[in-house]
Amino acid sequence: MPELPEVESVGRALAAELTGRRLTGLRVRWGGVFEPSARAARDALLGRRLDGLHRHGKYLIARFAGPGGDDAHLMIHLRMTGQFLSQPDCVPDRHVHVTFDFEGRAVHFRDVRKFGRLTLVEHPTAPAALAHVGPDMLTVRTADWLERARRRAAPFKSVLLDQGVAAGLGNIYADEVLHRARISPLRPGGSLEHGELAALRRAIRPVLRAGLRRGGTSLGDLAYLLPDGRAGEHLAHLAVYGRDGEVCRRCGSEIVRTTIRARSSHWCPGCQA
DNA sequence: AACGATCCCTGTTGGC
DNA sequence: TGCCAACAGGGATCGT
Repeated sequence: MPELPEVESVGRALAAELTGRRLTGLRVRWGGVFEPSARAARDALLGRRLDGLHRHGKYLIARFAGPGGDDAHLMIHLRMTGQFLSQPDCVPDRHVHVTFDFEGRAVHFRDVRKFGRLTLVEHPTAPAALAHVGPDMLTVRTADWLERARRRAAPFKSVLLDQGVAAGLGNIYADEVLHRARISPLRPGGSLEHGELAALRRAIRPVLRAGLRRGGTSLGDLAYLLPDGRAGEHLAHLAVYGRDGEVCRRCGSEIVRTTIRARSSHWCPGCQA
């Protein structure tokens, strides 16, 4: 599922391909992906040039330049199975909901589960649309968010997944971060000591960067793919996620899978306390 | 404020 | 073998 490293990988690929190109057509097969509506998206975006694409947490925000500086923004969330595909020979199947025709290039938005959303945001409210989202996990410089996290009573795994505290981690990388920091996913935030908080802070960036370096983690039949159709190559390098029943490479114990707050958690009882 | 429950979807899987 | 219920998952929303 696309988390921060996957969203960043997709964003970089799309930016490289599309920045500076004008959107000349919008082919909509299922309008439900658009908020507030496909018509609004068409009215706001057609004829405009994509002049910026950035990521915050798991959101991509595409900026389309307007004639008089009145930019339009498209906030993209892939949720579980959203993909952008841009191979020239890509044949759209029934899960391709929208095709963006840019000058000289077409990009398809495909989403089997149909949870993904493309939200049109008018210029002045673009930052407000992200008000409920915490600081980005990869670029946040202060540890303020960690102080907030420490005040929570819920299992720390759930706190790491709470995008309002800090944004970007999903189920896979949250498990990986906890393993690297040697902290059990069941520990309440308030029980973490300073040394453990420091370990957590130190674990987040390397875990995310390792995933990013390999183009993300592609897992299963509905896996995330890069726009050129390639799979991410990080799967084989995961320490715990999906490795239940296998041996921890750090301590040799058997990795277990437990359910925490209705989410599967993979962790090592041998070295995560 | 912060928690749990529910809903959105559909391909895959497991039980009978 | 076939059918169907359960499941997975992020996050919005609602009720407590």
